[in-house]
Amino acid sequence: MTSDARERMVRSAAYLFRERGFSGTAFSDVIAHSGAPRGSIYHHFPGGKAQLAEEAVRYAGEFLSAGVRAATRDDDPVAAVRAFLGWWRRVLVDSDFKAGCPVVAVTVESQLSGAAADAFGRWGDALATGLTAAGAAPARAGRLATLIVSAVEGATLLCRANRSLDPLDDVTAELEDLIEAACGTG
Amino acid sequence: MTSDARERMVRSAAYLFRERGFSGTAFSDVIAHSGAPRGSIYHHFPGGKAQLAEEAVRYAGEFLSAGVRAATRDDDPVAAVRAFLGWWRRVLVDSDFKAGCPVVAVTVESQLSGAAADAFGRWGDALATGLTAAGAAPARAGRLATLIVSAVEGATLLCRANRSLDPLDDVTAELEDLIEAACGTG
DNA sequence: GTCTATACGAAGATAGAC
DNA sequence: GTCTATCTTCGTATAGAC
Repeated sequence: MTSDARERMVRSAAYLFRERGFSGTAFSDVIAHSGAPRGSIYHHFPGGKAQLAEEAVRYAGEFLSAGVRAATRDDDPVAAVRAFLGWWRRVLVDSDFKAGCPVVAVTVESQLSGAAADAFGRWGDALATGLTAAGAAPARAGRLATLIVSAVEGATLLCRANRSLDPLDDVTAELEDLIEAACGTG
Repeated sequence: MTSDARERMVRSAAYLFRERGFSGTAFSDVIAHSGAPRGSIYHHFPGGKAQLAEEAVRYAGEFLSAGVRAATRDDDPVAAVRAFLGWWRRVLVDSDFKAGCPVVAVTVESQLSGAAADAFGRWGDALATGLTAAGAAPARAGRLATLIVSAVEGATLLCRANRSLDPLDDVTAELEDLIEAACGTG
């Protein structure tokens, strides 16, 4: 399978962007990490680095929204949110606070806003769906989902700066209370 | 005054980082934007680009926390928060959604976590002080301040990606309700 | 303190063979 | 599809004169 190498490159790009950022990740890094053949970069990605970044963002958007949907439970409004927060907690801990969100890296450094907006939107939609199913009013669920995505992305940045999980813990505590109140649960 | 050029370079770096990121901003860009003399870069910043970035982050941290303190009113718990959010709203609108937070840019791209943690900490402390003065319990005020900083930083990213103020508006609405409840106000 | 010139090292992208 | 070699651009940093 030759397009296997292609997919590995996309995944490696997403992985490396988290720690080194967009400009800080060279093609050679992606090649080294993915084990993909060097000569086929522009065969698979004629649009160059921008195309690779766009697909990495799309991959991250799809991957995490699928995770949120899988963790959604009608009877537990915070289950999906906890899964979402738990994912970021793991990224931080596993990387010793060196890695963050690849979508954020691309948003800050490049002008690929379309792909980033799509990824953020997918996460928000997945969370909002879960909150609505748990009893929140649809409009409120949308606002809460935006708050959750925003707060988690921001807290991840604070955690990296502080080399500590404290900011994410604080945010988690506040968000869970807020969500339970919005879903009419005790 | 010769150290005037130095300060202009720091401010220009902070300004340019918001839009182009850390790696995307070259010394030549800082020179062009600040009008500072080219030959004095390493005279003023012997530590090179890393030192310039560190001082730019420090400058941003000091600048915004001073703004929050100035806007703090004992009788209005959301006044300082509104000022903080309003600052970011203005950055987004004035730049046509191309600019964000310089501290975030440095956090994502470089390893200057100390300076970034200090900046985030100053903002949080300034906000927490205002919330405490307005009636929130100290421990709660700290958690809320962390949530506010996180959510605003994240929302700014979402706004840039979406080229829209909607995420920040959603976050603002949720945060103001939460703050008023925490301060025992109606 | 400020200048010019340059060394040095990436990194993205392309060309053409296999 | 994949390889190697190379072009080109750019940016940090240094050296040394004024």
